[in-house]
Amino acid sequence: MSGTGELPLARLVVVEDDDSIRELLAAGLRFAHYDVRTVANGGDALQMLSDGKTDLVILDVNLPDVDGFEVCRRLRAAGDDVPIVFLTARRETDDLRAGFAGGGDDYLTKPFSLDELTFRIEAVLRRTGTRSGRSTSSSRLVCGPVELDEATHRVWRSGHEVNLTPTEFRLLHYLFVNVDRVLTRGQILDHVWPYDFDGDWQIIETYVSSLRRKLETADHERIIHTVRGIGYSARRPGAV
Amino acid sequence: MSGTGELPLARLVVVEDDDSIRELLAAGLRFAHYDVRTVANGGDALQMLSDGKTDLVILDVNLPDVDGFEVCRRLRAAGDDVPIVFLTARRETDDLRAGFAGGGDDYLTKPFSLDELTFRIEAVLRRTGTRSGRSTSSSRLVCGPVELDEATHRVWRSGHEVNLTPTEFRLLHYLFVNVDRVLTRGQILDHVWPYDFDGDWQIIETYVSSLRRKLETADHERIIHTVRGIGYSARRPGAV
DNA sequence: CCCGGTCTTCAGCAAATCTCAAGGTTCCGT
DNA sequence: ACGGAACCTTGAGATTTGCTGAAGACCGGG
Repeated sequence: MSGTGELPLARLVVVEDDDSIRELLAAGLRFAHYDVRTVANGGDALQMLSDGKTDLVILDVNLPDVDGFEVCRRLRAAGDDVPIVFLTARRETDDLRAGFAGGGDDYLTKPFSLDELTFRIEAVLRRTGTRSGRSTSSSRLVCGPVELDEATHRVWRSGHEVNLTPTEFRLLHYLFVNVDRVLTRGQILDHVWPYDFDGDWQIIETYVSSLRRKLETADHERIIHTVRGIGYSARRPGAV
Repeated sequence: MSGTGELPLARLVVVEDDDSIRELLAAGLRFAHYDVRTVANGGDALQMLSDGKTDLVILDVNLPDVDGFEVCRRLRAAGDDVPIVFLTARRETDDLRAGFAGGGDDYLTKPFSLDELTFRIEAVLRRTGTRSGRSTSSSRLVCGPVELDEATHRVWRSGHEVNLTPTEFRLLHYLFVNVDRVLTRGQILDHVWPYDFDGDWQIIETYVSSLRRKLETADHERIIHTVRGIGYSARRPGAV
């Protein structure tokens, strides 16, 4: 394969001092077809970014030497307006206002899920108009009578708005992004649940059940299909 | 077949301490045209994988020395993002920590069948876009009026969807992959049933019967042919 | 500090599936 | 035509799998 147009991948730099998180992110993002480089501290980050060829930076706030905000400040001071997504622990959210003001484009609080991260990255790339912005299409995902807005996290069924919890939304989003593809429980867990989740994958059934109750209309039109022994799949009704 | 261009085979590494399972997997996967290497413990696995030329790893979670998750962690720490299919016993699902998987990984619980394993492998290779990804073409297998979609596990007869159980699907899939070839009962048992199955081959007749009832149209057009004394074979009607 | 919403686990229930065995049918050589 | 062997079909019991509602844990806001 490999043949389809061969457009250059978006180049990301991951700045994160925790080894396992850093490599987990790198593996997940490479799999999502990004060109990924990693560094473990602020100093190396500034050096790596100095060539101006990076499309987006994933920047941990807590770093051993120069902290994330400081990295951001220096980049901006040097006239580099590369998009930045901050990673932050929950307690540091207050500091984030400052970080945002200082020129960050988005942020995620740890622990987060892969689906959340790739979504933020795509959103920022799209917004900043970076060339490699994947599917430039709208942020609306439609599947039968159900409609999902990625940007606002809102969901409608037959034009009627439905209230989903954050986890329900992430699950539905992952299913919709992969519409008509079968997702195994393992894949769902890896993409939808935070990377430090260590529970049973029975939880997926609970959430599928909850989504069905909220989304499937009375006329028994199935949106989320069970594939026995494998996993689940969102399908457009009527498609062959 | 076999002749088409002679493109390089995908290279797999099987990491499994149980001798019989390891050799069974190796034999089955070689037969399925993969370039297979095997090791029996985590340490050897890391060494073998260090050259970065592996397309996919089949990794048992329970290993005598370094366990599967640890192997994964070390690979990621070394910047190796090779996709992994974890093998795990049913009881170990609690140990399933989503955090160790990158985006490309998947899990399979023992005992499984060869056909199931190759399905996961193909799915992962397809998504990672690995060069050696087999038939990158459609995942549709057609045989007369019957159509089978490998990716979604759906089956149609004359454009009408048919519901198959997991075992029925695996059997039909194996027959279709080897269309026009005669498969012995032994081969069928080895590929379609879990490797620890110790029942008798009568069960194949039961499932063939069930498939015929669901798939063969009223006009007596045979899809699954009996080869007396040998086994079965799926044939395209009209072909000589 | 308490309250409401959310996350996670658990256990009971329902349904689909697996397996086997009994009895019927077809095939083939003699 | 006959007998035996191979094959087909069916259904019942056991098992597995998936679904659902409820209870407890957890978190953030008031």
